[in-house]
Amino acid sequence: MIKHDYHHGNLKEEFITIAMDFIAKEDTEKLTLKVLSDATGTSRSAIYKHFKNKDALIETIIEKGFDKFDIETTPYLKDKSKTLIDRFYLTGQLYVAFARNNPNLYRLLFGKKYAHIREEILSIKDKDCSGFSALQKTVEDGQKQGVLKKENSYRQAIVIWATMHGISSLIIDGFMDVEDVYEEMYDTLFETLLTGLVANKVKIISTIPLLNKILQPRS
Amino acid sequence: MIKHDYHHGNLKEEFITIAMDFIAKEDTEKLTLKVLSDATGTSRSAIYKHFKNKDALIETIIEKGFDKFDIETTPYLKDKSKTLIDRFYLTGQLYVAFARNNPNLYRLLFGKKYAHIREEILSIKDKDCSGFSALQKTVEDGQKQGVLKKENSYRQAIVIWATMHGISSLIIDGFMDVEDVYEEMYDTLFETLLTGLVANKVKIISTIPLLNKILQPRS
DNA sequence: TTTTAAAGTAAACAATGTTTACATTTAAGT
DNA sequence: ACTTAAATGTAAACATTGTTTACTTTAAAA
Repeated sequence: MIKHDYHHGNLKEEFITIAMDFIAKEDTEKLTLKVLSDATGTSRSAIYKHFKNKDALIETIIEKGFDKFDIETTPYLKDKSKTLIDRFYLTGQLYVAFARNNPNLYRLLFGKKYAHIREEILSIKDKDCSGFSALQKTVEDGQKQGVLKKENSYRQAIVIWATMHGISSLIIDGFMDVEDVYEEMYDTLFETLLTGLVANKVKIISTIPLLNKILQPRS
Repeated sequence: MIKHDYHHGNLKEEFITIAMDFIAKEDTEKLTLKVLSDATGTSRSAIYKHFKNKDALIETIIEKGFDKFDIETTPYLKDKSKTLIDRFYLTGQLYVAFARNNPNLYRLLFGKKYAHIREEILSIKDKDCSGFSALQKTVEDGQKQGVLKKENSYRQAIVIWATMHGISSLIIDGFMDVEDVYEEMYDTLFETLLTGLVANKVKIISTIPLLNKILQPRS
């Protein structure tokens, strides 16, 4: 808490920063306005000069959170230097890693509680769910290349998302103790998922040793 | 609200019933002690004569919730009159149906917020997560029958659970509008999952038309 | 320099979970 | 039947939380 004069200078930004730092460590439920006023050395009601109410601050956090999510999870998705399979594998890893490294933020972004705020944000930002359009396009690419089964690409993308969301949620919500066996868990999950998605009689091209070993063409 | 004398008679049971009915309709967050006192026609503090605090009531709700969950989702799992594949297919359907029909309860049981209470309950009740042991055993049966790939059964069971948990969460937390296309969505999901789990060169036996059509032996 | 808007404070509210002291009823012991 | 103790209910008060209102201070524009 930096000493400051009556006028703080950039209090709004500081509220946001403190809130995001807090959520990086503790659950969003514990983020009270008192935490923010104490941390900034301001009064309980100072925040109302910068945000309409607490939900408006949360909305900003969710916006920033989706930016962070997009930046951290999508770099491989359109990376033409990687094979399609590798792109899926690496993106899935980044997805689950984001959830594990930012469990409270992940819950805030993908949970039910602030679904109404999320929908507002995403309807402006992306029309669809954040990053989902890119995933679906990659699935369609995979179909064109003959790597993936030619089925409804929306549903295939949903299957991929549901799988990654499911494992992420189980881990961060306390259903698994995977500290030491996470790599094996993820590989089993990905192998199962991909086996169900790829077209038959296709040679899988991947730089991931595991996948080359596993995914043989089925003639 | 039934008129009653000073002593209610079965107030504790009524608190539980009202709470479960409430959660069947509205989110657990909105369940306040005022709701309960108003609905029973008692004072704000009457509940403390029957529960240590609000969390103790929630704990009871979670216990009853897991009972309901087990009853509604596991009947096919050990049903020897069905093929193994059909048992997985139907159990998955019941799982997602439970989540869709009881979204608030599902979130209460499988969310992070009351994970500490859940863990207490499940450590006494089942040692593992509710129903998960039965799932894993069925997976092991499948391996013995040669229907499923012979791999780590714990991880295979987790993959199945994660898939069903993932699609359930996406639906009830507002990421999909699947009212009219749910059946197709589930079938795509299950087909993908099962294809990744079954052993090669095995003829799938199922009474589900879809699965017979889809899952051909891969020689 | 004066005025105005922005940015902060203090005090009060209602809602919530909770505790304490008290009241009433039931049930048990004699 | 009478007394007593336990169970069960009430009322009032508290701290915490989000929020609003009236007021104050500062910065910036006229």
